[in-house]
Amino acid sequence: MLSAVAVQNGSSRPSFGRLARKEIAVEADGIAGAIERIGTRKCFHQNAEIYGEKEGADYFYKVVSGAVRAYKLVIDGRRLVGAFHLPGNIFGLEAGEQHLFSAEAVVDAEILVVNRDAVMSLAARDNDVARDLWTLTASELQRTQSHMLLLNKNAPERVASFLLEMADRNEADDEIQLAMSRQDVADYLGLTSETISRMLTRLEKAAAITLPNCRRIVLHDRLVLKRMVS
Amino acid sequence: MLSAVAVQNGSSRPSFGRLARKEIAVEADGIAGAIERIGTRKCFHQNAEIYGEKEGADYFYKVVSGAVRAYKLVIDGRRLVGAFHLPGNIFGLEAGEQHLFSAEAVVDAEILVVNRDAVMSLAARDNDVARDLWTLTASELQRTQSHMLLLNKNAPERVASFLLEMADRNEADDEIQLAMSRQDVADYLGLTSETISRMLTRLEKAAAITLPNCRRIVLHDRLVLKRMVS
DNA sequence: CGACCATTTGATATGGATCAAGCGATGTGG
DNA sequence: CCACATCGCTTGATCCATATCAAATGGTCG
Repeated sequence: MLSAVAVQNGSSRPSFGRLARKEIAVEADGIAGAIERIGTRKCFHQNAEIYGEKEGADYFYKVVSGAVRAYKLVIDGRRLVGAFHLPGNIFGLEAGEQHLFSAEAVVDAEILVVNRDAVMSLAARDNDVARDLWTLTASELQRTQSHMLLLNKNAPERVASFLLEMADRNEADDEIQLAMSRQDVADYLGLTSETISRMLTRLEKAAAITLPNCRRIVLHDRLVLKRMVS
Repeated sequence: MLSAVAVQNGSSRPSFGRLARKEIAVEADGIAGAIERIGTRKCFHQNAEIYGEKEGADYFYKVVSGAVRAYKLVIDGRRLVGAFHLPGNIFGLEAGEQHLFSAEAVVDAEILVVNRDAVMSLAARDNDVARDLWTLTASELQRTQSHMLLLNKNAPERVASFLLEMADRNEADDEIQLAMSRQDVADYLGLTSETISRMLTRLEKAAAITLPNCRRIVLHDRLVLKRMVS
């Protein structure tokens, strides 16, 4: 069951755990296999648009390298980043007929792109693909629900959650290399970049983390962080 | 395509529109049909638990009458209501192997309950069911994403959004009969019940709505509300 | 009618936004 | 290689939206 999620998790057991997604791409059947076989590799420069909201949702995507942000702008200039997609992640399933969010490369990125109709007709013939389609979407739904919970927390909790999420998704457990700017993080957490800065320095003073430089964060006391996320 | 969503929408065209879900249950194939055929009807009293978080997700559900809240408690007593499910709505798809949210009856409710495995094995044989499974989940994902956007807005915007959502989901267009308390609404919008009250009276003073009683709201000026949601 | 609980309204407190200035890294031209 | 410009990040001061605390009102059920 759930082979595509297994692919994303790099394990044979499915896991719908909160933010537990170690993104290790391996060869497999189901959607992941289909994308590898029939998808085409495309490069996007930093800040290049992958798709815009209101655009037809005609493709599925898989991050090969780099990072992607899914975001939505509101008229008055605010921006909400709904998700960051990292290597191994499949995205674009969230859409109905139109995208609700736009997607941009956070840094230069390689993306596998696959035609939606091709996958859909594959799903009509292949149960594994159909199940993966559902599984991946359900998984994305759980991620979104978790993020919704996060937006109900206070600033220290949000930042701590973010660090733990990023640490989980990174290979090196306690060393985080951020692809994104403070502003990206702020828009992901529904805070301002100033508040992100303040919370990080507060955590550094509490000896929970160190900041070798602003894109690199080392976790020292996960317990403190875990207590904060309550 | 998308027959289950069509069922929920009560129209033959699929709609992934933001919060546009008129819940009219009609006889149909796909998941909705399956639930009607093989599901069992159960009654839940006000505030009765339908399922708890951490519980195994062994069933899908469809609201026949009444209303359901999907919520999550945090240790310190805070509660986030992630969704309200109204008559015609199918829920419980959001889960992986475990529920992330709990579900309770907001008022006395009749619910159709169907075994998950039964639906899954049906989906393995019937493409329509498999597609519905995906479509409904994708639809729930979009609803959750919209709600995530809402949690990034300010109080007046959130309340206005809520009123427009409820008006859309109600039959009588401009007359809303709320099943839930102020506290339920507050926890849905990430605000306090006092703030909900204040925003409603503010809207009443602005002649955008009237409040015949506290569970009944009449919309007079949707334009004002729509401007507020920005 | 009276008790109870939900809702509204009022007064005050506070967390995070905003505005503003300083700092540090990165890159460019002299 | 260094001076300087630029841009993102950090830090500080103040403000404001919403939470919190508290009291008044209203609606429901015995």
